Amino acid sequence: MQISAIYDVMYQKMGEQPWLEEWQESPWEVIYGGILVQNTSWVNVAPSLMNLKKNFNFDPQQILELSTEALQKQIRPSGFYTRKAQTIQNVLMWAQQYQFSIEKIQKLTSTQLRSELLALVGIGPETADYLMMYAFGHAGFIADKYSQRIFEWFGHPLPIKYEQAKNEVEEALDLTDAEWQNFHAMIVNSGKEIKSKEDFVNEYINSRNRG
DNA sequence: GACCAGGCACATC
DNA sequence: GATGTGCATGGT
Repeated sequence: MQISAIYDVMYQKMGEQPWLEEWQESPWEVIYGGILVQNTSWVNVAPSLMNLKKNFNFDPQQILELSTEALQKQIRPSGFYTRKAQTIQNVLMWAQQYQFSIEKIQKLTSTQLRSELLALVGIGPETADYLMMYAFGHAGFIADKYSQRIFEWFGHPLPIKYEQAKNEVEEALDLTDAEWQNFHAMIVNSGKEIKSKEDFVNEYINSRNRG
């Protein structure tokens, strides 16, 4: 199946996803969440975000002023907390160069922003793309594990290499920022319910035959 | 109690 | 460039 058809089929089935609303109060929550969720379930991310909201209201200045040990304690439920604390500090030190102004960061070009994010230790391609799209308004395709899996089930396996997979999808689709955001949301939300190829066949093949 | 969850950096060959 | 390993918690 062509990439554009995959998008159409998913959109027809799922439509607009309730995803962004919960984040809109603060881009900083998106940033912390994107780091904390690396190789980790959202169930384990939520309590850490609660800590950062309750104690600091996600304020980057206050969080950057924490000692490494204090920050680790806040995010302990999410696992890999020594690395993730360091990564959060790296990102906040970078953002400090822009006076913690999301608006200033948004004004960077996509290529400049992406290259600055990837230069930070702890930020790889997936996290960089996630932060760009949901915190900084530079949308695109996120070639995460869920997307690799569902594209394969649709009979269109993506390249193993992250950048190649991302480029292939972005060249095949001409979407608005909101549509790219919703595409990723559909992929992730479907991935939560569809965990095997059997589930996929039931959801996308059998249900269409039934309907 | 094994196995997994929206990665990433680093060492080694 | 490819492959292997450590990082760590909490849910199933």
